[in-house]
Amino acid sequence: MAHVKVADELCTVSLPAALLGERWTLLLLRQAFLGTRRFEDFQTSMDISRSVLTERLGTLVEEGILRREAYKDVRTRYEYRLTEKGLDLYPVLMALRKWGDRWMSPAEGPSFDLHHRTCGGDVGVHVACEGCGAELTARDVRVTPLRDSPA
Amino acid sequence: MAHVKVADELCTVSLPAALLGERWTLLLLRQAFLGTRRFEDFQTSMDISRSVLTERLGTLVEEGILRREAYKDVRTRYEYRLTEKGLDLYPVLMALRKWGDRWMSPAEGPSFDLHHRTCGGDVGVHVACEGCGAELTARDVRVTPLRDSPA
DNA sequence: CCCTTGGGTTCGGATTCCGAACCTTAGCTG
DNA sequence: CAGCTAAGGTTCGGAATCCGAACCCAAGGG
Repeated sequence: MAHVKVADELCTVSLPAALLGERWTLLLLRQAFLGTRRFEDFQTSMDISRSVLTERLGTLVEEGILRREAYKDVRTRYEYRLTEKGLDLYPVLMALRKWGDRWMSPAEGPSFDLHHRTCGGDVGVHVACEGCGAELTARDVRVTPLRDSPA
Repeated sequence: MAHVKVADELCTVSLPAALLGERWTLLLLRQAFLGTRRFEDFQTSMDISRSVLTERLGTLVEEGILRREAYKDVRTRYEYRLTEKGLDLYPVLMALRKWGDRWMSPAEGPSFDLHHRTCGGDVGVHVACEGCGAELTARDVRVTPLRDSPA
């Protein structure tokens, strides 16, 4: 497995990585998947500074991952909800959780459980071959650069 | 889906999120999975400053995700290799790539392809119920807090 | 014995982050 | 209707990070 050099701008890993690898963003998404929707709730649940929260929510809205929507409670409020694009990040968060469960779990175990709503089964994340169905690790996958690397 | 508040320190998503959601870390891991191993190669392929690279490699080694190893080329060199813990992050990176392919793909498409080494099939990432096998989205999953939230 | 290469460390300046205080709009209270 | 409060931000100044460039050092090679 030789060293493969790939232009950053063209890689479909590095683009999301640049976005999600920004401080707070992953935590913010975790909260969103847990059902947090309002500015104040994000702020208190994550203990993030208000100015940074404003900015992060803004970029996630710009990126189309969250949608800012006004609604009427007792008065007009705003909520940030996951768009389809945002909901589609679920496998990323689940993969992260699986890994965290295995490698960074505190002694008491995870702080919440996830189960299939209808049958109660555990949630699994699998990397598998679409052809033969085999479970895949990094070693089972061949990388083929599609464009010439710029060096 | 009510707002679920969970202590940050206890969550198996937020711990890895804090680590991977640090600038450069995800990109560094991407490079590692592509086969990059040496300090110089990381530096030039990601265009990261040397001081920050030193620090990031250091924390990943501390966390047991990379292992720093001396080896003899024409002289003694060092390489940073993924440990088992590191290799186990593969599903996270694959989930990220799948998402990037769908939502952030540049016009020319991804810059490299991945295929099952033995059968040539595409690589898939799936969140599925371990019980009934159904493919799951965020909406199909019930969240159950295991410890009392501190507020 | 000097040059190059890999793998860092050490600066100063530029960004980003943070906490605290402030602003604005609405409803609610007396 | 004057004043209070809550949500949802903005706007500071200081602290922590990041960056590029320069420097350091050990091991070969010529």
